Amino acid sequence: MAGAGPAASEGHGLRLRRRIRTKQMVQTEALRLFETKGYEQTTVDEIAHAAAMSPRTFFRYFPTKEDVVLWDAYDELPMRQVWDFAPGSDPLVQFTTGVRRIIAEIYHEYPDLLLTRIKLSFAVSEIRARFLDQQFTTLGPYFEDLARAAGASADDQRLRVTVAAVFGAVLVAMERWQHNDGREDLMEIYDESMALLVAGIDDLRGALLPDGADGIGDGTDTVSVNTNTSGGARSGSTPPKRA
Amino acid sequence: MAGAGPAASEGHGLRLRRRIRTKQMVQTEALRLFETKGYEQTTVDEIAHAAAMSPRTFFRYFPTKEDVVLWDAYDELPMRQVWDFAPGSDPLVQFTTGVRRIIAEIYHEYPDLLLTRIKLSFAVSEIRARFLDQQFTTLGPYFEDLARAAGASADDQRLRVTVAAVFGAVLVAMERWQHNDGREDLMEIYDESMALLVAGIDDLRGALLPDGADGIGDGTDTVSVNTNTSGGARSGSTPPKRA
DNA sequence: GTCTGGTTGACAGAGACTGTCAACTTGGCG
DNA sequence: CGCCAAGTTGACAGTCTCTGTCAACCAGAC
Repeated sequence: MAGAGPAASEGHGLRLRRRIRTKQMVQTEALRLFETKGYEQTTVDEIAHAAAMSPRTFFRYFPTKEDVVLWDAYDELPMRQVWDFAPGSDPLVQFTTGVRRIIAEIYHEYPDLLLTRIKLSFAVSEIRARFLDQQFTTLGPYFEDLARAAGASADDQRLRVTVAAVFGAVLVAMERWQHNDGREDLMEIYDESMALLVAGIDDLRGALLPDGADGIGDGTDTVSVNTNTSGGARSGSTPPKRA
Repeated sequence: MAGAGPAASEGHGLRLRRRIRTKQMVQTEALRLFETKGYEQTTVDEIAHAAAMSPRTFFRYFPTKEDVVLWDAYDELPMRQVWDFAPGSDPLVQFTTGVRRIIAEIYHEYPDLLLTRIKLSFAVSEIRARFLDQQFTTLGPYFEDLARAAGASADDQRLRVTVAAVFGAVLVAMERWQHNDGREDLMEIYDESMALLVAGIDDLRGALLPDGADGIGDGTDTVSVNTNTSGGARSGSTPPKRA
């Protein structure tokens, strides 16, 4: 791997620190530029110039322009083990409380930076896509840990579904938080969202469970229809369209 | 807006049909190439050549290379009104059954094409990001419809959280479906996921509700810490890292 | 002082995407 | 039949993100 960047791995510990410092500096400059003239209107060349480095060097610190927004100094620090599962307690519970704790920590540590980044993550489609993907792919390792801790198979569907649902609720909470410029307390929104999640699923119970959900669609058992033909007559009607 | 493409709006109805036909042809060619030599190894020039058009024209049909995977002929047809809320019934219920119905319809119509696209949507990070964003942003209009139908405010948090949770479960179901090459029946996975969602949230009830969730983190009320400084001592320990 | 590994800048280039414009096609109309 | 108007296309040039490469630089170990 050529231009993989300076000490892509852990490194000396001293070099690592220096590297993190540099990344923070670049991020600060970049976010300042983004706020001034907009994300897409700001080129990497400009960021690099503002950070007093060559464009090539910028990419040695951040693999893409989006990463300068997404990157969190927390990721770099060797403290990934936020979910130290206490054996005996339900892993799923441990997990959700762990998620809440780390969010609270970051929020507590630097709320302004977090707000700026989250706002960009929702406003710019390019970043939003990467942001969602980051959340989604992060789930993978969590699932493994969770399953191991729970003594379940690594692809336990119940774990995955539940965690995904909680993350969905977290996203909605973040969206609301950034939407009103962080005026509300993030953790209050968070807790409220979780309560609403429980309540909402309660209400939907009848519709989601097999009993209530059946009788709508067609059988949908072993299907085998042709593929990319446009498919002639549709089964349903064609109600008025919505732009 | 210059090169916005041929008849970006609805158009003649005849032209629209022709346009959809062309897009389907291009998509078929592109997916064939992607399966043969991989997504990133395939250039737009090659796709355009395979589709017998200039690269410039390709972009007049698909704004980005990713869209050729994400695009669904269903989107184009004037049949968006999948959630025809029957007044009287709970809108949330109507919504979830509507979601299930449209997924079943597409699945029933062309399962192979769907599988190919979903597989690419999970395998290629670039597409996965866009895919997730597409699902996420689609939620916006749904929320509005839902809120209007439910007589709630447009940003009703309970609606949003619940729908997001259901979508999270849908994503997990899709992930599992594509993971074993569509050998299982999508709708069975779907229904199972919903049941697991209800069960999982049930189990988490104690942890998610304020009673159980408290006492973990610090207070986290009105916070006001500095922003982009690296922030010295962390509260937690520094357990072994995880790559 | 020198060696060594990490770091940097300059250069060249691929590939996605956009603006522009001349040329072409299609269908209606005199 | 010629002609016009709208829609569609291809060629060209250019921007921007991102990568490979290589010579030069800088730090600490000896």
